[in-house]
Amino acid sequence: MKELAKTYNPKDTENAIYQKWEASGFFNPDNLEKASDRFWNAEVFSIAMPPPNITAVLHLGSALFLTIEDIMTRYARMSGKKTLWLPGTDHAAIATNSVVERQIWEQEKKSLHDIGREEFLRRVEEFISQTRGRIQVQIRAMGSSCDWSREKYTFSPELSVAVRTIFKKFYDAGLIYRGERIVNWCPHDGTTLADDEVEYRPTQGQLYYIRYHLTQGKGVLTVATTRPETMLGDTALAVHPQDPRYKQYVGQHVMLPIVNRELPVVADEEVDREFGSGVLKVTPGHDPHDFEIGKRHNLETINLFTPEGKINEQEAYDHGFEEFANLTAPEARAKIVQALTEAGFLEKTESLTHNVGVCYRCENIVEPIVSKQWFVDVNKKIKLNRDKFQSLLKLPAEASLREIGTASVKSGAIKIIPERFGKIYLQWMDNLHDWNISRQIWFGHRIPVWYCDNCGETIVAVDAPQTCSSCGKNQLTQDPDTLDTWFSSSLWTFSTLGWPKETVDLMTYHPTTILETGYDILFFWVARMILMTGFALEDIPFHTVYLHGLVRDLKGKKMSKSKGNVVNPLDMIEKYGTDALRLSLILGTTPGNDSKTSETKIQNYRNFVNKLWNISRFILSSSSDEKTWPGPAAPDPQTLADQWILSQLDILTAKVRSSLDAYQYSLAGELLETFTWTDLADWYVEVSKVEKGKGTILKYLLGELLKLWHPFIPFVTEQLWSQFSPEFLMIQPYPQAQTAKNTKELGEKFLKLQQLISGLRNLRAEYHQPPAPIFASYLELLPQFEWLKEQTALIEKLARVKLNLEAVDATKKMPYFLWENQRVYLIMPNFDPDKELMLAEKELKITEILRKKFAAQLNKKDFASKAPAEVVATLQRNFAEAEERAKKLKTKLESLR
RNA sequence: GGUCACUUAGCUCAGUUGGUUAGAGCGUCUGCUUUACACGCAGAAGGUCGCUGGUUCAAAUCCAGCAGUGACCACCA
Repeated sequence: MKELAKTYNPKDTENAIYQKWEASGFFNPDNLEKASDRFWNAEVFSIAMPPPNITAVLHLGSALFLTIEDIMTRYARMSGKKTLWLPGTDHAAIATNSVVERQIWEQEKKSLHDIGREEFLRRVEEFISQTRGRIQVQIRAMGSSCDWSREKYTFSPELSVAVRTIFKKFYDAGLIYRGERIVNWCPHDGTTLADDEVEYRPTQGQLYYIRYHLTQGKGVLTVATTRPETMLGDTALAVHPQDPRYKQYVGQHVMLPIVNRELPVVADEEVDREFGSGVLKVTPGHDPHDFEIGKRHNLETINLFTPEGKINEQEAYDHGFEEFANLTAPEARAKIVQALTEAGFLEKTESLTHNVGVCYRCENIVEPIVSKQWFVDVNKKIKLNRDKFQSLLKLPAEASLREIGTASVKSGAIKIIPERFGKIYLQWMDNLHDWNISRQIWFGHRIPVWYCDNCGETIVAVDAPQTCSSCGKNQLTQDPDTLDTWFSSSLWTFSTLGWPKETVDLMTYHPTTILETGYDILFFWVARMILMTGFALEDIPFHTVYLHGLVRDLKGKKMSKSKGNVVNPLDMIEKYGTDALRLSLILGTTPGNDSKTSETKIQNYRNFVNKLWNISRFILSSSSDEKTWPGPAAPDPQTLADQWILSQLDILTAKVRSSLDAYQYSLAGELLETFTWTDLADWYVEVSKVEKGKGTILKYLLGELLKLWHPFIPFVTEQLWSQFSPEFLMIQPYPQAQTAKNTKELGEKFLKLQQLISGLRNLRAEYHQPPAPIFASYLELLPQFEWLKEQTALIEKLARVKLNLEAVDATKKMPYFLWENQRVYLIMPNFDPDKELMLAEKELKITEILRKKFAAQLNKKDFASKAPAEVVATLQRNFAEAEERAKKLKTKLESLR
């Protein structure tokens, strides 16, 4: 066996270990059966990895999800489940599109139109071929035990078939339609966005009050607006039907200032009487509400802006505002405001903070425009064919996508962790509108719809048709739009398993066991997966959703390059090792809550990993016997310490398992950390230096501990395990707690021993004695502490005393402390009565507070009768002890004064 | 406006059905080349659990109100 280095150096081992794991084939569940028969007919565990963007670089958020999912996966695998963690990447249509577009602009000063669609897509492929693989390397660096043989990519030919297939299925069921709607338009990215892809930012703006004069008579209606330029597209004014101020004007007409176009005044419930003047200018082409009002009152829609965000020239000529043609919105606004002011139409302005919608990707202001787009209808009822699904979700024979989405969670079929996100999910489902799925960017899944140039027929097909199904001509043009990225990623749990083919994988691993992802994409992704799977398979995509929080910096800020607060996980791996990084992301965090991290935290866990390394180094080098693992059965304990540590391990095993089963990874890690550092290293390893012949027990403890730790810190544990076993740690059975053990009494005895040793150490430290000298100590042996006799050697060595289990002549003044209400003397030079006095007073103060507290509680009315007997008994005992202790401390004080 | 969180030691956070003296790590202070580890060892200090009420024999924990912080959703003419 090689000597282990004094400090653990992750760089020397991590890559090699990962390669061994990968070569072993055990990431692939098909191979597990060959490794051990305990995987035969085993329960299945599957996770679909949330696919990172193909262009992505690993950040702490991805490091976090990779760690959590790897813990889940490794724990399941070691527990004997047939475990699949399926990795992959997302083509990230908009993100990739804009990265490449920007690159081309920066390098060649060419726009998309300069280079054309085909050439652009070629460039995207070229770009991806360069970046592809980078993210895979980084996923490996995190130690992720995912099955690379099943790796998928949302834009691969197979997954594209799944996308087109489901599009057609939706279309045939009448759930996908094309319609003219008001949609969110990002002039920067040149595409529409789904409602939840628009973010709202509070913005300081002006509220302009504009006068509209009646065409008949003398009245004036004043309208308040933040977007005066949109008045060019006004086709009516609206008031609330019950508003007494304006009732009389309904049905009359006003003159649109500057443009001089006649507009009707209509009554509509939608108008908020409280806002501004209570009169609303209706611009159906530029506001979702106005669009609806326009439909209700048959108003004309003026398409005010071009896709580039400029005033539409054609509409300007058609509707009499050609002087504004081709101006951008801000230019138009300035010109309008000036014209209004000069002509006396502007009554006043007020400043106002309002929310402005911006694109979630590029943060540019989103313009609502009217456009012909593809939508998924979320409210149309479809017939459900699978009884099992219907009864699982407690749904009637017909249900809409929205109802499926709601029922999936409400019925308990899908469990969301933490629970509070279930409510948020349901609220979102309640507000769900039809989903705009068409995008005007070039990179992405092309909408599988063709139009016949001859007869205008619309053909929806999985594979490109050669001829028109209606007229038979072969002049067909495909719809130019592409699909929303989330459309393809919402198929992820089943498209990755071979759907639409009925594969063995699909039957084996779907529905997946758990979906682990960030709460920030609950709507974008999780909700849509539920809708898509509900329709396509009439099934749920997963049984459980585990949501993690965002990783922030120490000040709680989101990490971003511009803020300069980014912690790069690859740098951290380089400096401290993957295991340390993993621990820093898991410990001290809870599901669904944001966590803060810092380099110091990672450094601390590097220290811990090194501690584990050194414990192992001690264990493996201190025993001269064979460096083999003694096997899974616990060795027989010889001493109190043996009994104690073995029972502690047992308790630990049970708690770690139950924590992992409850997704409490932080708790499990903390339990392991305390056991490793405090119980094992600080106590038992020290004990083993006194009580010899513990080689077998130590190795057993180490072996079990490495197994328990493995899902958290796979590299260092595998490396250490390889020191005494030729097998892989990653497929060892996860430890089971032995049940029938009388652990409580053992625990208490050893705890008393620890208190005695700590008491001695404490007294010594209070007297500022160097740790080296050995002092005599006296403790009268009472019958109930007979067992102390056997522990003398331990006490003497660990507290550095010569222990005399006999009474001492107490007439001489010497330092003592109370242990189990017994005096324990420590004979040190320089007895200091003042110091003793101070120590005793301090302790008495604490004891008195306790004593009074216990007494008060005991004397409370109804306590004895209402509290459980056990609680009462414990309290009585504690009170008696505190009283006794206080009495003894008082005696001590008197003797010192 | 609606919903949901959070507020515990100087800092970062645990605290799982209410029950002995509220925990951990870092940081701070004291002392240590104790032969696995200074990425270490021993010891110590530090908290009226945001505030005010209520329920209960018993509240950090349950309820109500208030204050502060944050998130999400809707609206924002």
